[in-house]
Amino acid sequence: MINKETIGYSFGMIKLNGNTYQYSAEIFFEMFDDRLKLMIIWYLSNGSMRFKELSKYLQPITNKTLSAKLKQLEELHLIEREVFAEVPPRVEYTLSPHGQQLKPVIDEVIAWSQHYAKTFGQTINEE
Amino acid sequence: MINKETIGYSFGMIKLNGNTYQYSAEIFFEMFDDRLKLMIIWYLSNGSMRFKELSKYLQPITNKTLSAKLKQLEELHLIEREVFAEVPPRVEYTLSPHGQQLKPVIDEVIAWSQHYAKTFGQTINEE
DNA sequence: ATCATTAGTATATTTTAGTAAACTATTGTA
DNA sequence: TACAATAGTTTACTAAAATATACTAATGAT
Repeated sequence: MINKETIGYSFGMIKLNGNTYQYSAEIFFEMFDDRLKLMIIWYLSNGSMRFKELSKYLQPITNKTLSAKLKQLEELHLIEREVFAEVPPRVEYTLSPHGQQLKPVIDEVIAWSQHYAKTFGQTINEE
Repeated sequence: MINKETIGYSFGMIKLNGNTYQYSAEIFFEMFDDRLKLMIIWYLSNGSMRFKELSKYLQPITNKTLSAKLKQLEELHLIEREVFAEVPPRVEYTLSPHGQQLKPVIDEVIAWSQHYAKTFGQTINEE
């Protein structure tokens, strides 16, 4: 029932960072095993952001957690970290080219969420 | 910087199940705050599956965890549960219409994962 | 001289999610 | 009579993830 044709073509088994995957999609599921990393991609899909700015949008989140997530995303080659030699420090996070390629995923997420909200949600504070 | 135009049009604030969201995409991120729920959608996007069958594909997973995830997905109106009056019991899980609408998200996930695997992965066991 | 600011790190604690293992109900089969 | 099979539930435990809180370095402003 589950095979190449049905659940995302896998072109064989894929080895990545010591792990073996049968289906390429499993790579995504392992990377985004928590909501935070995909949310960061979502925020950055709009342009670069600084550490504190991200923190503000992701509240409640601690520095430690955000710092860890950003480090993971950098290791996955999905974001880039640029340090500016200023005081107080300025560090900007931007999507890498591979991170940019997640844009279509994000777009579909937004489209689906709007559809879902339209069905089950209640719009308030219309301006 | 983050506003209606930039991060997924939200048509105001959305209230859903007691929670308030500024951006519709946040609904998705809350729903899929763990990898398992989206993986179940991914498996079911291919057709219905029984409890044990899903369990086999999601190993290592305990009955308790899988049971909880399926219950959550049902409450979110994303899957449907059909019980057959047989012994031993047969219960089939299928995507609901709203679950089906996640297909484009899944498709983009698969496409991106293939791209990512092509860049960073190593294909093994070619047949 | 002290404060404010940013981008974190460090330590200890708490919460949460998931695991392991055993159990239930039902009925057909050996 | 006991076992097998499925779809769970229950209880106790563990490990992972996040939190709270305090701290650091560097420098310009008050």
